[in-house]
Amino acid sequence: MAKKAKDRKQVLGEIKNIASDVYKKIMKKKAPEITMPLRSLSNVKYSDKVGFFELIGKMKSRTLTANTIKSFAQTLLLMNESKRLARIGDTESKREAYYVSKNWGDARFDSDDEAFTVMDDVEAMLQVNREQMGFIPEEKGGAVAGKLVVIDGKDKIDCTKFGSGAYSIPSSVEHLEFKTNAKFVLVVETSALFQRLNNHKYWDKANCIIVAMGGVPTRSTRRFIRRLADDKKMPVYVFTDGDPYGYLNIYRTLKVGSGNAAHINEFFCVPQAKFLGVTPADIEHYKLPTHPLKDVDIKRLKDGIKNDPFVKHHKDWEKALQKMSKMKKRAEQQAFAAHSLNYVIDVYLQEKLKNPKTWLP
DNA sequence: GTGATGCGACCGTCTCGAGT
DNA sequence: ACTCGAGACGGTCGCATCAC
Repeated sequence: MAKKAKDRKQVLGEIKNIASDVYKKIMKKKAPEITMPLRSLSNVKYSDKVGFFELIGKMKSRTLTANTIKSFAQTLLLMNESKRLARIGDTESKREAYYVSKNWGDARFDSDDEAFTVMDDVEAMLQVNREQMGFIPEEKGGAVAGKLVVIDGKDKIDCTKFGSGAYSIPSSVEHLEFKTNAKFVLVVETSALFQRLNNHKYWDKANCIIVAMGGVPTRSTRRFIRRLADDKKMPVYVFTDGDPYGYLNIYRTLKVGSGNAAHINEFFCVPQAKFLGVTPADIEHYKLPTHPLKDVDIKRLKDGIKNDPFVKHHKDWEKALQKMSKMKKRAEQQAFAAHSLNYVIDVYLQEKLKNPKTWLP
């Protein structure tokens, strides 16, 4: 848990080592090869003790052949760009890095997707995160409001003082410190619900901190919640839509990480998170208005039961997903508005917080 | 058969421009 | 003046295809 991320000096060193290996191989007329962990659900395992998706060791490699010469060159050039940034102590956005490649002649990236794929590969290869390579996302993370003071260098930011607005999580959160007496962190999927809670100062009544993810949480949002929860020993409760996407993509990713970015799960997941709702049982119990499951939803449920190491580990989740399959229904967070606009604050959250038995792991 | 890669599908939010 | 759709952005995943 306390393991620290590598600093940029170490990143520089590793880039040099890999580059010199490649150079030596070429001088000896041997085919150079760069290896990196394979990132997919098939290459991770889950256990409660560790608390996040761990890599199980499958590797993929990038070799230098006639067919792969371009992506091989791009990999080295991007590492070089990272090295340059580390040396001058600067950062650039992912997209800026893509445009820098336009100076690489024939090796330039043809699309931004292509650039980001290679960037992810380099990141996995070095076992660091993108920010330490000097590449930062253009957009910020989620929104925060409530009983929290964020200490960002000389600035002390009081998250109760944003009125109807909120504190916006920066792209790098490693240097932040926290001061709080709140009892828990409530993480919600949509900005709409966040605004409802914030406008009614729910965090004041419940003595908590609220965070909006806005769909799948960005890395900085995940890291922010993790650091806050670790530092202040706070429980984290998650509130998403009652659908396969909310369970398997949003909650699962926040708590234990993803297959796609398996190499950084250790730092970017929140193992202490608990799932408050909306559970399939809630949909029945609170008589929520529902939508029928689409074919893709059913497929996603089946797939989750079959392939997701996290679901396979937790029978409770397996049962919940099967229950949803049988109900053939899903419900959004906003569905509580059918009872009354503030039902979610006055009834639902109060009842759920008192009944840990209704949560999911 | 296995792994690398490209492509499409999905989600939430935001912005911009075309059309009404 | 307003609505609506497309595309950017940051994420997730599965599937088809191709090379080895």
